[in-house]
This record gives sequence, C-alpha cells and structure tokens, in this order.
Amino acid sequence: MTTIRDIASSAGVSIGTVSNYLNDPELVAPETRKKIQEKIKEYNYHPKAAARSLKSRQTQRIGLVRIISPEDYRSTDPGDNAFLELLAGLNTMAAENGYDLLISAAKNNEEELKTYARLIGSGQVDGLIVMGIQRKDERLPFLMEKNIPFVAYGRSETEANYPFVDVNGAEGITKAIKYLSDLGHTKIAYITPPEGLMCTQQRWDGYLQGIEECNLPFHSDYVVEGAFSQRSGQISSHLLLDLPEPPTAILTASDICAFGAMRAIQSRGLEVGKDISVVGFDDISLADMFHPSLTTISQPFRKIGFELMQSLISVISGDNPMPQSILNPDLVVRRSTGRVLS
Amino acid sequence: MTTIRDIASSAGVSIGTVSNYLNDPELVAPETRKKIQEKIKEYNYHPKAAARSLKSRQTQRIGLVRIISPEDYRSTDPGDNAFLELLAGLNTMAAENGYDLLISAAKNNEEELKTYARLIGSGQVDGLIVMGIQRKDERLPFLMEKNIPFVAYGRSETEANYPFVDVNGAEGITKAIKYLSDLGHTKIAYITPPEGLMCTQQRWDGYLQGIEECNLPFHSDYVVEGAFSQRSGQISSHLLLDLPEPPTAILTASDICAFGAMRAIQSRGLEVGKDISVVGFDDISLADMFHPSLTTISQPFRKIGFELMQSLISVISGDNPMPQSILNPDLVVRRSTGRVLS
DNA sequence: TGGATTTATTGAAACGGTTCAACTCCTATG
DNA sequence: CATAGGAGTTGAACCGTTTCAATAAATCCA
Repeated sequence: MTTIRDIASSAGVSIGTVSNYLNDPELVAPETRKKIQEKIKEYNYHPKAAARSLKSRQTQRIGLVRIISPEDYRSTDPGDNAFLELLAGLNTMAAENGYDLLISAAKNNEEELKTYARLIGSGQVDGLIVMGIQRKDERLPFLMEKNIPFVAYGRSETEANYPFVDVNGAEGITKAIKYLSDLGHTKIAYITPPEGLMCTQQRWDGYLQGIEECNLPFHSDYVVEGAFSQRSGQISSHLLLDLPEPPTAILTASDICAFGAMRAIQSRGLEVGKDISVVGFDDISLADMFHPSLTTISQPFRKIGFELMQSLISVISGDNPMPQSILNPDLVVRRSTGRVLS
Repeated sequence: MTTIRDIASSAGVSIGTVSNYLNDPELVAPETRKKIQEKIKEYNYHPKAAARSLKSRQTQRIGLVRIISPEDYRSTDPGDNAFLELLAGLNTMAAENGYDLLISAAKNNEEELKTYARLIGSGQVDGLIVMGIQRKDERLPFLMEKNIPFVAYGRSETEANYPFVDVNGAEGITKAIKYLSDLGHTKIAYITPPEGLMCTQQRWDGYLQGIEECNLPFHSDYVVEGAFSQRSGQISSHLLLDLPEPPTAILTASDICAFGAMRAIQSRGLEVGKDISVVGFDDISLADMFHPSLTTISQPFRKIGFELMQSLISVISGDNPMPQSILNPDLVVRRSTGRVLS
C-alpha cells in the first residue's frame, strides 16, 4: 500500500511538498508538480481518508439518516420514489463537490437521534441532511446545540432560525384550486396530509387562500384529514362521495393517495377526469403512467436534492451560514381532471 | 472534544485500558469497566472513527456506487422502487452489524470504476456491494484483482468464482408459464429484458424450460426483445397484438414493462386479465395498486438486501470467503391474469 | 550591492486511536 | 515453598496524513 512517503521519496521531495501538491497544487513549483503527478499515477496512489481526516477534521462526507420500519418488509411505498429522486440529486451534487453520502438506518425517531449523536461524535460526517421535518421537531434544537452543519428539507414552527430548503406547498394547492375553478368546479374537496406535519399546515393555508381567491364557499365536509397512502385516498374518497352533495373535484395529499381516490371513484362506476376530477401531489413518475394519467402538483425532487446539498456545502464552507430557499411547485395537467359536467 | 485520553485520566486508568474496554469490555475488570462506562456517558464520548480506522484499517463502512445519468431529471423510474427496498435491506442489516453505508454517484461505467478505485484506495470502505451485473462485467475482475471484499447482486458469465446473491429468474419464469398453462393458455408471449444482462440469459433458460415442461410449441414470433421500461412494454405488446395469431398471455421483463403492456392492450379495447393475461416481474408495491392489479413474479428485494449484506460481512470477517446464494422468487397471482377464453 | 520580500521546500510535531510486549499481582500446582 | 500461569493493566510505538515554523534560494528594490 503506497503512502505519501513512498510518493515523496520516489519523487525526491519531502512529504510536506507532496501534501501541498495534494491540497493545493499551486503551492508547488511546476516541475516538482509534474514529478509528483507522475509518481502518483505510477503508484496509483490515493491519500488515505482516515489519516487525512484525523488531522484535518474534515471527512468529505455528508450524513443522512433514514428511518426504516423493520416490521413490514414492503413499507417503502412508491412515494419513496420521490426520496430516490431526491437522493439522486443529493448524490450528484455531492459528487460534484467531492463529497460522498453516508446513509445510516434507524428504526425510529429515538434511534435516529442516537445515530446523529454517533455520526457527529465519531466525526464521520461534515454535515447532515435532515428530512421529514415536523411542526415541532426535536432534531432541530438537538443539532443546533451540537453546532454541526445541517440543512433541513422543510420548515418547522421552531422559532429558531436554521438553514432549510422547502417547497411552497401553499402555492401548489392554490394553483390547483385556481385551475379547477377555471374548469368550472365549485365543489372542490381536499384530502389533507396527516396533522402534525409542517407541510400540512402550509398546504392548508394554500387551500384557504385558493378558495378565497376564487370566491368559492368553504365547506367543512369537503375537507378530510387523510394520509399519503393509497388506502387513505380510497377511504376518504368514499366518505366524500357519500355526501348528499358530493364534490366534483378532489385534491389529494400525494399521488399515491390520488391513486386510491381514483380507484374509489372507478369502483362506483364513475369516470375519473369526467365525472370527478382528481389532483395529486408530487408528480412521481407513475403519475404519467397511470390510467388515466394524473394531473398533479409537481415537486422538483432532483432539484431539491441539488439545492439541499449546495446549501449544506455553503454552510460547511462558511460561505453562507443560513441559506434558506423555497422552491415553487408546478401544476402538471394530465387526464385525471376535466371541465365540470353541466 | 473529548478523546480517549480524557476518559482515561478521568477514570484513573491508562488509555490502553480504555481502548480495551472499547473493543472488548471482557478484557477489563468489572470495577474498572464500570468506571470507564460512567465517564464515557458523562462526557458523551464517541471514539473518533478516523483515528480508529487509521490504525486498525477498518472503517465499518460498506460502499455502494450508483450510476445516475445526469441528462434527464426524471430518470429514476419506479423500478428503482426495487432499489430502494433493497437499500432498506442493506441499511438494516448493516446497522445491525455496526456498519454504515457509503453511497457514491457515478455518471457512467467508466466513472464507476474510478470511484471504486478511489473508495478502495483511500480506504474509505471495508467492502463493496456491486449491483446490475452484466454477462461480461469488467468490475468483477477489477475488484478481485484489488483483493477487496465484495458481494455482487447477480451472477455473470465470468469463469472466475466470486461471492454473489442472485434470484433464480429462470424458476420465476417457469413458474409463471406453468401457471398460465394451467389456466389453459398455449399462446404465451415473452418480452425479454435487454440482451447483455445476465438475468436475460437466465430467464430465457426458464422460458424454454417452461414451454417444454408444459408441452407448448415454441413460436419465435412470440418472443420480443424489450427492456424494463413502460415504453418498451407498450411497443412490444402492439407488435405482439398485431400478429395474425396474437398471444393470449404476455410475460414481461418487469412490472413497469407490464404496465406498458396493459396500456397497449386497453388501448385496443381489450380487457386485461380476460382477453389477454399479463404477468410482470419484480412485484413492486405498485403492482398491487394498479388497475387491474398485476400478477407478477415477486423478487424479495428486502431479503436480497439482507442476504447481500450478511454475505459481505462474512466475507470481510473471513468466516466465509465465498458465499453464494440463490433466492427463489414467488408467483403472486392478482387480477391481470385469468383463464383463457374458449 | 545589500537588505527585504517572495517563492519553494523541509522536517517534525500533532491528530486520536490500536496494539503489544512488559510488568504486577494473584492464585493454583507439584 | 517455589514456580508457573493467568488476569489486569500500562506505556510507548505506530497508523498516514496536515500543518507550520524554519530555512534556502531567487527576485526585487533603492
């Protein structure tokens, strides 16, 4: 195994010079640079990450903890498709900046915190990406207190200031309502994400704003608390369709939830996009494949991944200690929505 | 930042003893053990991974390189849902054994090899998981030559022996053919995965064996080379349905491919599961949600992840230098298949 | 021409663990 | 009673980098 000493002696320089070359080639005279370069190639030398980070206290690694429930082996639903896309974004941007991603599993929130403590304590990562932010999220104060660089995907209600990237869920919902209203819909139902999540609050604001801007009446029967799952979409839709005056359009918490809604509608012999319009949220790649294809509010997951990683790197480097960005979602119109039947 | 020295001096022992405690508490006398334990808790001490691995040459990290094409931002199709499930398995088993997962991105195969070289050379990982094995896979000899522990997900045609976990794709296809044959189907078409992949070869063997065991005639028109994509399923199915004597059942390369096939069938006013039966491969969670729900050959991705990680750990520890296991897929019967119309 | 400044290089001291030969007590054994 | 063996502990060397004060050589400026 070649070390910096081998390179140094074979190139006829000191290890300090090789180290300089490694960290900033400009510091080394052109001829020396060339010699070292050649030897590194010849020996196929890679500086050992452990030695490097022991001294420099940098790891070039970004941590990400994923909660995986051990009970059901099929828990990862297609909504995680979004996670994968986000991961692709994180990975790409990380690679571009010379970072790798360290992914650790935790069984639950408690274990998650312990994993953060371990990752930080053992100095395995330079920073963390924190996902699935809750309205009150204990991870935020925990990480701020430890003073470790992190960026959260999502805002929370914490009064404290922290770096985040978020999607403007409110605007997404408002856009969808305007679009439906333009198609003539007035009875627009809304299956919300579960209480407690920050995005639920945001989207709710968007819902209220949407119906206000479109001068639609507020109908508490048309709002059902649901979840991201297909099952939730199905159950909630049945509830809505059982109303004396059922809605003509349903906004859902996620694309998966929308698929459930579509199934409920179809099971009653109604046609999606004609009798009832359905709008999803996320724009996972299946939205386009479903039959009928799904009109949905598109979250740019890959871009979110980019943004998260870029922000984190700027926090680590100190360039920008408090990056906060909010991305706007787009409404992607497909076949699951249509003009209201007169 | 607390170090082993702080713990040692505050507990009134030498650093060697603390190190012993860290690596094997049995080596330390019970009272000493207790003292050290307390101090570690008091200081919330975590041994630094860098220092540890510098000397011990172990990282407790497993590497995984993922190829991400930068061009299209929506490349990660739902088939990757399988990848995510596998990742969950890897992560869980890794965590149970005190390992973390280091995930790196590469733009293409060439960069992938370079990333392997870097990860190994810089001593960042104890072993590697290698995915998407090809019939001739340059990564295998590369890694064997480097003498780094790895386990591949899939067999290849390399004459050399290496550790792997694989799914018995042949048996899956054979099972599906027997099932369809029992339903009365004799005209069974097959959309194969792309040439070059090892699984294509294996499944092909399974196809041949299936039609032989069921005494079905071989019909070269019924075999179409396709891909895993929905598009491929759509195009290939149209080809098949245009035949003078179209098949009554279609085996596909993946669930996504099957969705494409279903769409093609539906677009011709035919009913899936009645006029034409469709069988997928993978059993991604969407298979169950689609309408009609998809009969498919189920790959136990989570379990594959477990198996891969367990095997890798046994390679690393030297317990078993050459674990090779083949998991059997199951046929999951849903609504996309039915008795042939007489 | 001589001192000041810049450029390039050096060597040794960290960084925070692990490892292992050596040492000290005890206890068991013949 | 002498000795061997085991259990528990110690301290120093070492892992492969980075860092930085010190030095040497080259260049600049008055």
